[in-house]
Amino acid sequence: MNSPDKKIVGAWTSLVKAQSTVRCEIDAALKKAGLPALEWYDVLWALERGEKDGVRPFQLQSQLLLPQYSVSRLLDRLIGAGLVECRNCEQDGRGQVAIITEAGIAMRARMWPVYGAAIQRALGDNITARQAQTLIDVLEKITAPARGTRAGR
Amino acid sequence: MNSPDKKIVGAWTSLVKAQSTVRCEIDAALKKAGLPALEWYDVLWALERGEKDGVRPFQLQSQLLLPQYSVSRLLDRLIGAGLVECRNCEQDGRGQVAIITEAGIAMRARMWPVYGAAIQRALGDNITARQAQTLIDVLEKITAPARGTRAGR
DNA sequence: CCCATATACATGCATGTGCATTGAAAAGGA
DNA sequence: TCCTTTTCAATGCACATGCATGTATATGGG
Repeated sequence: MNSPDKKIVGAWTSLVKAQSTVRCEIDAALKKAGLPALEWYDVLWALERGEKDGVRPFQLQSQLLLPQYSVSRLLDRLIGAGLVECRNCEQDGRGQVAIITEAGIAMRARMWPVYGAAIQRALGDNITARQAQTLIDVLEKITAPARGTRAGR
Repeated sequence: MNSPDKKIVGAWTSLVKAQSTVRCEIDAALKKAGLPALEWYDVLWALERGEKDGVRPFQLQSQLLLPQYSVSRLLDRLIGAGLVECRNCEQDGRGQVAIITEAGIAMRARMWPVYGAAIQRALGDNITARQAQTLIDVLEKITAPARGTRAGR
């Protein structure tokens, strides 16, 4: 019952393998360069392009698709490394705002060339821009399903 | 230098988000059904369709794209749960062979409907078979790059 | 045959993650 | 206003992971 079509299963398998392949390349490149892991980059980048007076942890949570405690601890470590600062939120006594430091900005700037080069090697050297666009178009359907198309609606 | 094209970066982002979305759906479904996590399924499935006289851990390692110690401990847990058996390899004194038990076969059979249904919901309900094929075609280029196309060759 | 090196797998230790819970403040209703 | 419910975030505890290393066997050169 509701067992998916073979092609759909194949697509899922390909998705997993491709993601894993690229991810390994990136992780290895960052490690080899003595840089922090990709998760740190994601946080730094989210903070850098977010409101400059700070981003709330729960916003990071939804942007990065991470569980709440994971964001909490990730911020702990980034703060410990001096890449992020945390202040009490003025509008909400329960909340915090995370702000990227100068060191954090510098670190992200150091990470990007390594990260970007790894993406290029793993992805850019193997697919065309046109294929990339195709990928984006199809994958977005998964991430943001069209309204009214899902079962049960 | 070697910083990738915007579309390539976009494709990587989409890839991560899509994989994460589907994966969450699957994890949640398995957990809700009180079943083991996806990694266990992968091992069980690899063993079930592999040689019935056993699969070597290092083979699992390359098939599942997992680090060596990860396979070692994953097998520990599966053995502890009675889903897998391990014997000394006769051809190689250093080695082991992992064999799926009846209970393991039964467990995989219980997991598949839940797993499959989750794939269907997250993927099958959102893309067509044709789009799935497109996805497979492009993603395979990433996983298994064509010879002579990589930089440096 | 002996030795150096490579391969298969396990494991101690530090670190990271998941789950459940807690504490605190905000929001909403009577 | 008071009280209940909801939301934001931190944390204790058990478990999983990563790294480095250890142990054992195989392999290849001399």
